Amino acid sequence: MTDSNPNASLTAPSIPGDALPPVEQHAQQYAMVRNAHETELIEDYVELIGDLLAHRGEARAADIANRMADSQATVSKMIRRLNELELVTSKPYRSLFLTEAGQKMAETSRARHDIVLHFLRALGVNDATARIDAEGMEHHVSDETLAIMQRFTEQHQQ
Amino acid sequence: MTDSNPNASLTAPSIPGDALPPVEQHAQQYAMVRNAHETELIEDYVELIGDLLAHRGEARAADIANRMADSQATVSKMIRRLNELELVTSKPYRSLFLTEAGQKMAETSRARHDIVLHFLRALGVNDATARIDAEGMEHHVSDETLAIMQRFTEQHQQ
DNA sequence: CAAGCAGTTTAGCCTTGGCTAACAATATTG
DNA sequence: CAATATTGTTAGCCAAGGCTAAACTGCTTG
Repeated sequence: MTDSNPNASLTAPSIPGDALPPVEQHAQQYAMVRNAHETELIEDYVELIGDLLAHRGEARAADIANRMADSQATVSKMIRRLNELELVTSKPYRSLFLTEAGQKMAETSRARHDIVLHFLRALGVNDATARIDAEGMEHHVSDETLAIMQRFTEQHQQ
Repeated sequence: MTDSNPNASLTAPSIPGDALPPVEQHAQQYAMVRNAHETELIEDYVELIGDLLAHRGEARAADIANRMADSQATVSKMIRRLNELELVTSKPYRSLFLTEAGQKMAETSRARHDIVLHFLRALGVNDATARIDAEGMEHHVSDETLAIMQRFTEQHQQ
């Protein structure tokens, strides 16, 4: 029904992690990843818009296009989506702004991103690499792991 | 041209990571993530097929569908793609097998996955969470970070 | 104040990765 | 060995996330 050989686990080695996890758990892992992917892009946009607003005072589509290395058309389309999701407000040909919900998301994303980045640096990863890895990892780190990373970073100073 | 305010970095705080990175670097970060996304699914499939072969002796489409929580149609389509990419060989209604290239990819993926998983456990993350996080993170961890994670895990017993 | 350029949007196309429903092949079992 | 259950494939749909090309806006400046 589910697996071809339901008894295979009887011969599995004792070290956990080397055997296949139970089907339900395994399926859940993949589901979580797929789920993260759906929100990833949105979060990256919102986070970047927040950063641009904080550091530059405004967030223009062209800046986003440059920083994301996306075409302006792609950015424009995404902004429409963010609008529909009520994460940003935008008037045509004007800077973007974050809604209440957008600001919240930006802060959360930024905080998570920073924890991961600082953690990687504390581990000894060099800055450029840490930035790239953090960008990819941030959406896949659970709150539990995040808390542990933060504690680790604090204990390993700067 | 690129950014609205080229002088903003002059007022940036001294802690690296709190300012916006230079546009080129920033763009590269996102490019790396997008790139990883393209191969992620493929790698997950190949890795799972390798695991099924190793632990069960065969890899049937139905097993994959169960473990991935994908429909059989989706799995069937993916298998066609893996075939085109010459990562697996398949005869209809028979178990899948990995090609040379497929085996290589499966091993690399599996090794990476294990390093991340063991690292998270060594950090103190509980098993179920570590598995979920590892599944999402594995595709975004550079070789440099991977090496550091491995060293860390070794130094922390087990 | 007209021209031109930078910025933005729209239209229309493509691929990927999902799905359901219908059909086909193989396995199991009464 | 026929009937049924399981497994796999195909067809056809959809949304997301890319792109280029073309049209439009608005700012700057000669």
